[in-house]
Amino acid sequence: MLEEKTKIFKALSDPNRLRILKALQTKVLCVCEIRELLHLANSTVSEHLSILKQEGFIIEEKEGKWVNYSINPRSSDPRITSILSTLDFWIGDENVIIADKKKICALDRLSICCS
Amino acid sequence: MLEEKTKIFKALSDPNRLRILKALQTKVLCVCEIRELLHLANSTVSEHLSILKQEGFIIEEKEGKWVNYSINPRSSDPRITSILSTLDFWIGDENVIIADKKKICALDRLSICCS
DNA sequence: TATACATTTCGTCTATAAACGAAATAAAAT
DNA sequence: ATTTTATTTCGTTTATAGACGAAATGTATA
Repeated sequence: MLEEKTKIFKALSDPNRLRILKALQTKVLCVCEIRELLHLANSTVSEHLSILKQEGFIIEEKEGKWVNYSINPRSSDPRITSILSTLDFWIGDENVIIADKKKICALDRLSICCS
Repeated sequence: MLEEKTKIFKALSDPNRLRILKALQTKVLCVCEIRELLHLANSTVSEHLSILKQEGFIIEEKEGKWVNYSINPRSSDPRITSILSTLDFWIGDENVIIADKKKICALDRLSICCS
């Protein structure tokens, strides 16, 4: 269905989701780390992640009370792998993305969550 | 702005607009021909075309009382040219798109509009 | 077992998007 | 000049999207 294909573009048509994708290309992150980066509510982040996961861009893996989100390394859809490998072409030059990259390295789930 | 980049994806996240793009890769079309193909109101088609034009995917050229819409052959944004040259990769295998292609050849603005 | 905490789900609100018809605009033809 | 016709703009309606907080869920730890 054509509707299905448009969902891929729809998933990419939100700035916060693009920031999440780029962030995950730098580091595996949990919900609260992404919340800290984007300054959104936990529930909002969770819903964005749910959309990205549903379209096959990312995967999740439980680690104790945390849920680790990471880029899907092995998508069956060539469209997904294509987008993921060319994300920099699309948004790599954006200031927000560059700024995010610096912040991500300093993110630490222990200092964010357990305080 | 990242918002600007997401607009490109947003423009692509509607099935009717994808159909329009593919249709224009086959043939230069006017509003009423596209209306006939998609079974939408003239005003709806016009608004879709406006979005695609604003993002640089298509251009318009007046020809008497008609407005001819066609693929932008010379976009300054490499993202746009990339999408346009890989549209088949994204949606070329869709049944609707294949069916459209056949119909487009039979479209004739004179028999559609002036009757 | 009870508590603490990360995450998800749900209900709600607000904003945006897609569709339409009617009215306005633009350009030929009579 | 008036009429016809293609297109655009505008106002309205309905549906979807993004955001939030509160409540529910799941998991580790005290």
